[in-house]
Amino acid sequence: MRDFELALKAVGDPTRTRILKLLEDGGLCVCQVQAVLGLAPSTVSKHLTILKIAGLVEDQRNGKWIEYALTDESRNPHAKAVLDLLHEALDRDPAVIADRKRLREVKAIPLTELCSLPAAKVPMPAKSTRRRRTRKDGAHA
Amino acid sequence: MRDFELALKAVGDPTRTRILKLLEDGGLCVCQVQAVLGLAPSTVSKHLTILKIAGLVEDQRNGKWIEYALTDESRNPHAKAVLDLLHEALDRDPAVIADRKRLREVKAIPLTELCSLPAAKVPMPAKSTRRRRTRKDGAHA
DNA sequence: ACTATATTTCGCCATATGACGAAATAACTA
DNA sequence: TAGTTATTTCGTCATATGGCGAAATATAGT
Repeated sequence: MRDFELALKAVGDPTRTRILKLLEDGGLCVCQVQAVLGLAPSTVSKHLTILKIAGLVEDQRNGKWIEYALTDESRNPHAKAVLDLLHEALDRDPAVIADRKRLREVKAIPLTELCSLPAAKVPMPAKSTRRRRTRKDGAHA
Repeated sequence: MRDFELALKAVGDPTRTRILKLLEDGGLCVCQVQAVLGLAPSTVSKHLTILKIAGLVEDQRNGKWIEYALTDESRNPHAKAVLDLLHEALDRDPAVIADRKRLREVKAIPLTELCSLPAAKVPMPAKSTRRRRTRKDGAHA
């Protein structure tokens, strides 16, 4: 039951659905996914970890980058069925189509320069340089 | 995307998974589901509502009771695939097996007396008769 | 019309989830 | 060895979720 729950909760989130649909086209590293989705790296990493725990994706270090890909043989017996279901779905979904378009753009950028970009071609609203809260500041006095 | 998300979030919860597996054997009224799961009626009702909104079940009034059943033709285009996936899964799951056993017991009890029972054959730990918080007590002075 | 009862709605609580930024970690590169 | 950079972990926040009991609603049967 737990494995089933993990797999279904994993696909039940729209961001993770988008990630999985991106990966249908082949493995991607974290910064590529991040560039397409426009989310913080830590957020993307967490989603990928959840997908990995659910047995839907595998990771593999590839030099400086870590590539995530859909699992072929998963430890989770429900993974294949879930991925198959997803594979049949959402191909007409506007968000999925837009993500795929953006993925093509992102793939055109060499990995060596992709992550340096503010948010992969789409410039962000110029971050403040003021001091921000650090980990030690808060919580216990 | 929303319909997909709704359907997958709906099955992603173990309680709702259990309910759907119960319904594979035919429609049930709320108090029957409640008797099997041992949850508060309001909790069961909410889960059934979520399943209904997701397009996975339909309800139909049947005299004094409301019968819930798996949808045949759902407004949600993803419902069939999700129900099919579930239908292939979890038949060996201990919780599902236990629920089915309990369902047989529950079905043996006529509806007219089922809901009167403390918790359908399994007596509860004798509830206190002391006054409890009412809606008007709390919140705004 | 009144009563009984099956179900839903409401308000609350505890916990889970998804997002972020800062800091830590890990692996190349100079 | 030190520096750079891709990724993860940590701490925090706001919101979502799942549970309950009390009250409201709706139908059935007097």
